[in-house]
Amino acid sequence: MSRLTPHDVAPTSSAAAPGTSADLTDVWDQWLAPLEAADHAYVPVRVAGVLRRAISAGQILPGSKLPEVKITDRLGVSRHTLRSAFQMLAADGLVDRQPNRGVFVHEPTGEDVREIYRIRLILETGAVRTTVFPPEAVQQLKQITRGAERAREAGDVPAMAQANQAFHQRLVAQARSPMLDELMSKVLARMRLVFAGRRGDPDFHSTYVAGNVKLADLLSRDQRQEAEEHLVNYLLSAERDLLRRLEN
Amino acid sequence: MSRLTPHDVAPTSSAAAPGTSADLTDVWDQWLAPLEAADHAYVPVRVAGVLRRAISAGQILPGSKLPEVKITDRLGVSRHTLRSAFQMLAADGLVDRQPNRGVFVHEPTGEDVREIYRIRLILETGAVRTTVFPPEAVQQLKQITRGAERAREAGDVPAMAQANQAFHQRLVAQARSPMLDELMSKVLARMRLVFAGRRGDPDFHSTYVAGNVKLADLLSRDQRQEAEEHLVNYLLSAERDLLRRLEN
DNA sequence: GGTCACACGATTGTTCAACAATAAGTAGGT
DNA sequence: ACCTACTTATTGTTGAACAATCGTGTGACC
Repeated sequence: MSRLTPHDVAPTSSAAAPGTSADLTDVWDQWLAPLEAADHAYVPVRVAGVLRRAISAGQILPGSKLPEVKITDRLGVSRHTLRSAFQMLAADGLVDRQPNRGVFVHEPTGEDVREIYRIRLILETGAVRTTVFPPEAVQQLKQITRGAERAREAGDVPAMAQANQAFHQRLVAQARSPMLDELMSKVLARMRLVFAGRRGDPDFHSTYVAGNVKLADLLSRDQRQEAEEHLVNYLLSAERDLLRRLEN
Repeated sequence: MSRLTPHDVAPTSSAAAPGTSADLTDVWDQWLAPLEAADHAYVPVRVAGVLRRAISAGQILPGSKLPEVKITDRLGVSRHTLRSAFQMLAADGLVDRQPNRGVFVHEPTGEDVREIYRIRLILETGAVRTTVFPPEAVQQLKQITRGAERAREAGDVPAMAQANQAFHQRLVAQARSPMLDELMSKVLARMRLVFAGRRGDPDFHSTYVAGNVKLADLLSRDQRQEAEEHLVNYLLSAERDLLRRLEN
């Protein structure tokens, strides 16, 4: 205790500082509650989960810096544990590590969006073309679309977005490859990053519920060729639409 | 400079260690030399590189355990740094982390091979179908195949394998997606893991040099449909061949 | 002799404390 | 206003310590 480290005085100073980052601190306290001794899973995994949720929910906006000491104080973990969690988030592409500068929430660009749809085009059409969809798989897809339609009627935008992502994740899962599933998760996480912070947007997802329904319908009839064409148009128009929204 | 980093004294200590398991230690010492103060890159990245090379070269066989203290002694880094490197290798799928047990070099299974070719089928045909191959891209592909042919004539199996992987990596790169490039690297790394330790094998790769040449030729004439069909057959027969070799 | 329980030892997971190295901010001089 | 040097804050890395867990060997008991 001989050395007076900066974070020993940080809480008081942040509380004393009125305008600079008081509101920000409150938000962080809200979402970055100290870890409960829940399960015996690795602490870094839990920490990464907390941060992942906070980021995907748009509570920590793209471009924000994630200071080590602040978060370790909030979460009650050591810096090493947090750095391990950062490494996982960086591998997911949710976060960018700048040498000797720190970790920042990734700011998606227009090129990111274009890459996302290039990947999705290859992955999803690949899954449709190279695999057969057994009845139970089609059932799962239709179940998801039913949930999406309920969410649309209820005006529950987050639930609609979630169902939409689940639908396309399930589509890729048909390729039966954990590595592809992982990549698709990564892509969809980056997708959520694009939506983060612009939730006042008119519901982007409602347009595509019908597209998913039609796709599931084509797959249920095993009209693979038509399903693939429909999927291509679906993805291309979604990309166009999204890019147009980002520009203005 | 002024600081006496651990790897400055590591050589003497590692040489002084007599060795409970002499043969094993010797092999490790050969490949896991203490880090030189090469560039200013992150130490964990360098450590991961050393281990990656040792594993891909087949010097550390699949299934081997990677004990923390032994490797930290050899490399002259702290346990934290090594664990960070382990995390990178685990993200690459080169290594499996067993909770409270340790880190082991991944042992590829037959299912791994099947997954690899499912992924390659989707990725490579996707790249061929969704992108155009400009003359310079075709030139690069042909240049790689020329190197492969030279390696085949010289009987240089590792060079042939390397050229083969470079060819298909280049193919995927045409999709212009860093994330897909990363996945392909991961897939090819796992591929090298399959070959690791069985280098007495008759040259598996020579069969496919001709296949690559033909594929590049079809692409240079922009015969996309034929190129795709050729690629599908190429991958399916490679998978069949490889699985047959693994069984006996 | 076989089997179960328990204790011991080795290894991994996590924290704390310290220091080096780089980046950012600030004061001072011109 | 601009450049420079100093100060400060933050990141990168190490070391030591301890808790938690796994594996193993040993001994009691049947």
